[in-house]
Amino acid sequence: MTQSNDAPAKFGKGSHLHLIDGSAFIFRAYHALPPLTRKSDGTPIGAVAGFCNMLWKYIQDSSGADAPTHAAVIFDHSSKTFRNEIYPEYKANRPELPEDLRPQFPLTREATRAFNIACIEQQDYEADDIIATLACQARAAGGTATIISSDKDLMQLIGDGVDMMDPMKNKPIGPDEVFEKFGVTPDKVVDIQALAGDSVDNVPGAPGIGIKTAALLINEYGDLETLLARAGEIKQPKRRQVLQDNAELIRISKRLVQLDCNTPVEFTLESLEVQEPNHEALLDFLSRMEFRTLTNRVADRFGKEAPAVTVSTPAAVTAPAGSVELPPINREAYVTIRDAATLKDWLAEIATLGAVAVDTETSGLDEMEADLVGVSLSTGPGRAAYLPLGHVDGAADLFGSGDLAPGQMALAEALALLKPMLEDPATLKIGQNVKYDWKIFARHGIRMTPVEDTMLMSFALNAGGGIGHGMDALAEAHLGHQTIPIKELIGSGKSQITFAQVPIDKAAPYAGEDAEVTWRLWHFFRPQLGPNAVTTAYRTLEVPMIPVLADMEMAGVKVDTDHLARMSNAFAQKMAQLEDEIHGLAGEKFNVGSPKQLGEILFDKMSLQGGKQGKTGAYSTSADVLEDLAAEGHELPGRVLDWRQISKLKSTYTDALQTHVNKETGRVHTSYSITGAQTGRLASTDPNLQNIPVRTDEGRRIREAFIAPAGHKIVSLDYSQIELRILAHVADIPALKQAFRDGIDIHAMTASQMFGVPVDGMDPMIRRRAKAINFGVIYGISGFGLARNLRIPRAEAQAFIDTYFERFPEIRAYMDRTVEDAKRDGYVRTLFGRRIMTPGINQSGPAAGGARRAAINAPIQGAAADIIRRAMIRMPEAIRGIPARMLLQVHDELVFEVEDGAVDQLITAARAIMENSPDPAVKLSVPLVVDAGQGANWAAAH
DNA sequence: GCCCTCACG
DNA sequence: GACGTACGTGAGGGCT
Repeated sequence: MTQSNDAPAKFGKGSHLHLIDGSAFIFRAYHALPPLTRKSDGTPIGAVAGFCNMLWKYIQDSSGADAPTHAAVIFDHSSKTFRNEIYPEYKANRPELPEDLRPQFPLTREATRAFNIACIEQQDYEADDIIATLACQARAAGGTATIISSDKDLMQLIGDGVDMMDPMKNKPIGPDEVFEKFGVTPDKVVDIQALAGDSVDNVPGAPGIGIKTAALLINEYGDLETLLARAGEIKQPKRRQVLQDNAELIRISKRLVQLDCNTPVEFTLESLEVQEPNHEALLDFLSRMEFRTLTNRVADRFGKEAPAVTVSTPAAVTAPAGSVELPPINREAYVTIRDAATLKDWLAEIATLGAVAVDTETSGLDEMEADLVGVSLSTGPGRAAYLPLGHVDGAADLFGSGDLAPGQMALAEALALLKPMLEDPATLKIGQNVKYDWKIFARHGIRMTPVEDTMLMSFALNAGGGIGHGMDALAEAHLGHQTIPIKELIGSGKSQITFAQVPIDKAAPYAGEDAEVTWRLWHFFRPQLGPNAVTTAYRTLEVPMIPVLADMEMAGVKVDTDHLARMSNAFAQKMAQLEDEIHGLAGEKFNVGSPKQLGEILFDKMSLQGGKQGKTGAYSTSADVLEDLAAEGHELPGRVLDWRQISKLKSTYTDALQTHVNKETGRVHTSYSITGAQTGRLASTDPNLQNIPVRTDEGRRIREAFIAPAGHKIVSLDYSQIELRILAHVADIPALKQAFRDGIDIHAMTASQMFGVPVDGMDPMIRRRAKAINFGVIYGISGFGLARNLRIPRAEAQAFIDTYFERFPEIRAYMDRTVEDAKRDGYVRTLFGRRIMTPGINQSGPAAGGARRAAINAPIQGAAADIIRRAMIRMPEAIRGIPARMLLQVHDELVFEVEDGAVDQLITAARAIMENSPDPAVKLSVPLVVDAGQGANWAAAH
């Protein structure tokens, strides 16, 4: 048999394979080092630094006679494996990944490739099984394998041709070491582990039996099956009983610890041949990570000049730094991908780079209904491609055939090629508003990870900063670039077409531009996160919301359309009746829904008191005004108020909600905007499910239409007084904090302190006033505003406020401090480090008032938003295994759909997450309290 | 496309 | 003494 020089040497006798346990390296590195961050942008980098050091040390140590001919670093890919099917609790007690570790995973893959060592991971398989499989294959081929790890779970593999090496102690692990640890030979290790269990991986084992006892038993009976078969012979009654009672659990445990030598691996041993690192690529990577010492050390070793490790200086958020050095965008340069070979070329390049900007084009804006029409990719300035998938044939479409245009890859084939890249933990997917694309891909069975989002970067840097976070605005502001308006392709209004009908040659420049602009924005924003100290906020409060919200939105909520339709009908009748009455009282017919006409009727024709308002010169007919008129004894305004309430309920809710029911799912799917509110609150659109009525009885009936399917309940959990609790904490108000700790009625306490009356038997009116002040203070209260709210004289309101600040002087101090901070810095921050810009705070005159109040409110409202975000991010993991889904968020409330039998379990788990949400980032000096309710519908759950 | 009004926290 | 007047949102209907 001959071999060409190009082909790698056959793996066989004399070949020596090193298998490096990459995940163990990462965790060791992470815990061994302080939480380092990259200077230029604040990216957490400690684990990567440790990982690179260990890898470099390993390479230095493993030269010489027993140097490997082949090597690979193996990583865990996902937490769910076949073992979870055998035993759902497997590894279920693992603590959550530290927030600053996960983002380092892709970089460790990149590092491995930079060292030119094969980097292996496979969906649904643990690293240990891949290691076992490769070790078995190496042995079978006549070669040998060394496992670089100290993980006891791998010790079962030691034997002829397979040994282990502890990378930290730099010391071999052989049968003697194994015997020392387990008291048996390596081939019996699984039996020991099956009996003794493992609290780290949550392998149950036999209760009360540890390694010592297990070794005793196995050495006596030979192996596990014999032991179990002859358990009756055991003399100690307790031990005998345990083995007999738990035989099945022990067998399950054995299947959990036994590694699988038959993992279907997608490569050959030959492909793992050791390669000399590409000096330049490695040095480039190390210097980009800003590892000074290691860069110098490696350069020294290679006999090269170390590249400068430069730490870029902070750039102003609005300075178009990225656009200066990059060539202008050329839309005509883009590639159109029409076949698998071209796509594969792009995927290969993307794998090398480890990052790609991705954008999807769809036939509409509703991610739950729109079809995927194309995907664009960009790997850098001037490098973008458009992959058309669902464009229809223009000519054929005239006849409504919907035939696909020629020259497009089959959707299934393209997605099958894209999926591994989109799910590859080592490839960063960069998008603008990634949640949209995430959902489109999710509908095709792809869960895109890891992701970066330029919209969220913009929000982390510049929330409240006056410019939006949409791509067009960002391109304009930061790149000085005008994007093609979508109108130019699809038109607008009646003659608007869908993107599927746009010819491919017109679509490609547009789509490619979106991807390239996204890439450039990423390039622009990324180095600014660190210097502006928003990396943590971006990585812990923004990006992780993407999959959580996407899953909630895709789940949707079940709505009883019959109930809504009946209400609509009843409302229509009632409105008609009220209209008749109103027309009768007015003496003429007019459009009750027109404020203009109503104003003329009230103030001109009927000559009621109430002035003009606003620049438009129109009369105000707001509820306030009408209520005052009604209180004076006029009948018509009261009727109009009734009519308005019903009209609102009908048009905005009972009618509109029905039209939002998805045809396929039969449910209503809202869309949450992560950047919608500058304080960090979410905003819900299409439809807005955050303003479903609740304050009036009539309105609350609309919540009855939000139902759980058969066998399920709606469960609602909401934070009690969260903003006031945050105020008590941040303003450090002892009286308020104590009241919350004691769990007493906070408004009554406030009233008692202000007016010197006891809480017991308090006049409800007094409490109401205190409540209004408590809320008002959060918003930057004024005497005028409170007077209007409570309908009391302005002087009286001002007196209340004065008393309040006298009694709680810390609040005034907090407000002053916050405004000062905002004036000095141009922004304020929440407890969790989210930054909210405060433009206009240094203005003078009335305009400054609004900016001041917004600055005072933002840290409070923002911290509350952060707290519920943290809870939502942790929720999927916390309720895994409970038959429940998180469906809705309403600022301080989370709504779930739960199987009947699991309601209490869900409430316990979700409440714990919500009440402890600030941990460990912030230790609140007041308790958080979460109230829970359940029922067949949302009204009942409240 | 703006304004008014009103639904929510 | 006047200004404007509680924070944050989204949606529907009227009107230009």
